[in-house]
Amino acid sequence: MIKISDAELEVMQVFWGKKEANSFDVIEALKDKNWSDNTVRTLIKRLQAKKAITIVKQEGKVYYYKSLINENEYKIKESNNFIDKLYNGSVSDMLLCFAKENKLSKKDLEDLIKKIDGED
Amino acid sequence: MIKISDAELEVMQVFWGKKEANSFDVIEALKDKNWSDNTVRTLIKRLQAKKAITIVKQEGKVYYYKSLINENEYKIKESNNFIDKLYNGSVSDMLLCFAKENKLSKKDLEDLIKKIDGED
DNA sequence: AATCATAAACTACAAATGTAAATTAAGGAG
DNA sequence: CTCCTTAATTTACATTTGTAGTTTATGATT
Repeated sequence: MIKISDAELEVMQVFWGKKEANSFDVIEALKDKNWSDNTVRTLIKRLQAKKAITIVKQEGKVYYYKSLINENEYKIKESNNFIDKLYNGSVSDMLLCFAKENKLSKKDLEDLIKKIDGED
Repeated sequence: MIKISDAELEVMQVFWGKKEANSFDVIEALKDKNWSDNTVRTLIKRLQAKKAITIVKQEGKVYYYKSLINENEYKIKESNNFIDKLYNGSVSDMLLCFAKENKLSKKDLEDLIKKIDGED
């Protein structure tokens, strides 16, 4: 599976938020990170090399890219890896840990159940 | 905060599981990883350099170490970082994502609520 | 057509990481 | 006391990552 670094992930999040984007769009979207334009361009290039994004069109000398990775699929996979690493693969263990530290209440879970019901 | 790499984390998990351990204990505990002994020793050394573990005693030329990092605190912090990165800081968003992909059911959440009640 | 602005590409470079070999030092065997 | 074993320490080295400067190529301007 494609390995995406933290900095690259920030760029991916931009592509996940739009159907397509050019370098400048990404630079704009990540302005609050205070990265140099070249830094963003490097990250885009690396994502392209990793085949996480691809060029969809060209306008003058500007390229437009789009994500080749399914956002939810990727996030689920990464989440599972994470939970494997820290909580021995048990979502419940993680949530119990959160609950124990008061990061997650009974009410949060109840609300969530309602939301899930709503989705079905 | 101390930054622990994936490989180092495996070693930390061993220390979190025992009050103290020497290099050989860790090598044994991680046998299934098929790492060379020296690899494990390097990781122990790096964790020591990072002050994630410390020597607690010496027997002959063998050192015993113990974790200096609180397991739950560390895991919560890392989990929060992770959720920030992928789910914009929302535990609920993550759980909804899991639910959407059938990785988490209403029943799981109900069971969890019971467990949390049990803990109070 | 010559020049300029700038997007894209290439190069750079230190720190972190995975992975382990080589070297050193110290306790135990003879 | 000398030598062997082996734990510990040091050194190694390619890859990834964060971060950005330098060079090139190309469309726009005069």
